[in-house]
Amino acid sequence: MPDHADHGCPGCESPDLAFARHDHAHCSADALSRAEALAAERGLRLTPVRRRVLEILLEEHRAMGAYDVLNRLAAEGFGNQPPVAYRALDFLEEQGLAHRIRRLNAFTACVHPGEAHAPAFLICRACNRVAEAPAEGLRAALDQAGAALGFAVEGSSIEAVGLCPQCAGAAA
Amino acid sequence: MPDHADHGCPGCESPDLAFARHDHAHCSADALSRAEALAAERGLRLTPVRRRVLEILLEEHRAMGAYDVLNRLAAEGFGNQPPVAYRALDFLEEQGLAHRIRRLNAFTACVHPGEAHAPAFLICRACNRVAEAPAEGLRAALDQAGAALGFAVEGSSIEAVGLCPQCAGAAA
DNA sequence: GACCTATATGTAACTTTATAACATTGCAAG
DNA sequence: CTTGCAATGTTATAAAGTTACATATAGGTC
Repeated sequence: MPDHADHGCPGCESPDLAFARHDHAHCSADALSRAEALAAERGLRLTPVRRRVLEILLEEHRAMGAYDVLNRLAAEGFGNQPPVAYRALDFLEEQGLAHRIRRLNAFTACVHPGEAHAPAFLICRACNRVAEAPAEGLRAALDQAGAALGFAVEGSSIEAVGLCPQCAGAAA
Repeated sequence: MPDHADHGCPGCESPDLAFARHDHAHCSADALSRAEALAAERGLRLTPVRRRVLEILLEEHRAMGAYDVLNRLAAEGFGNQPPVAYRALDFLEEQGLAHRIRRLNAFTACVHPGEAHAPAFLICRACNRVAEAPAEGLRAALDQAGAALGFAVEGSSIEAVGLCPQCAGAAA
């Protein structure tokens, strides 16, 4: 397996660059092989539907609705009923291979699966693209805010809406 | 208008105490009068539907789905179609009088309207209650994380799922 | 290899959540 | 009073997500 941190693709190397141009084909291939390794490691089955859904999310490189994914699946001969897509997406999310963007009712492939991380998402309101920002500090702060009330934080969704660099530039 | 910070109701005084027992009738009345003041100040119309929706959210003191609110409205002689509820809820949200909880597809009255705040929500997965936690620091950190990528954060939703003190106690 | 079981997939039907589009009402400024 | 705009009412439909049950298939066991 390639060393994720040392292959020279900015988009893969650093999630911070999700908005920047990068060799995305490389990212996809890499993320996929990482997913396979992860599944093997955990004794999980990365079945055809699941694998294909992950591929689709990686290919599109954007947040996709469950029904968008479903349409792609149906066109390729998989089942065409909602549970087919939701089950695969839920599996991927549980395994940290994909994330759910609640503000968009959509899903996106995780760019660095396996690495423990509490993601924060930056959602551009103009182009709708989504970047995953490093948020360890944010999550820690949230845990702490919860703890102050005696609340035990188990999961979090941290999402920001705004303008990405490209769209902000275009507007100006 | 009563001084919000000095009337002795712990639930009102400190949003941190949302999970704690408190004089809720007082909170409601207070929040409502604050909403009225705010509307007057901004030249907005706190119409019967809007006002009633806010009252309902305050009364129930929990996150409510738009259709839950709609049912209450319909029972009271207001329109019984979804836009009636959504429009009022959207208005309240825009004015900072209510918040949308994306993980629950639900809405909740803001406990301290008018005060600038970037709320974080703590959602108990057992009892489904929601507390609004102070999150200025979180929001600042999110702004900064965005800025590092050239992303201009305009709005945020920060939500945590976990166990509230009561439910954690009951489980143990 | 034949069988059994757990897991995954396929499918139908339905619920819940949300929006679009347009008609109607009513308050408010001139 | 009338004209215009904001708010509400209403119809219809779209989008998102779930329940329940039938079928298939991978992997383990004999």
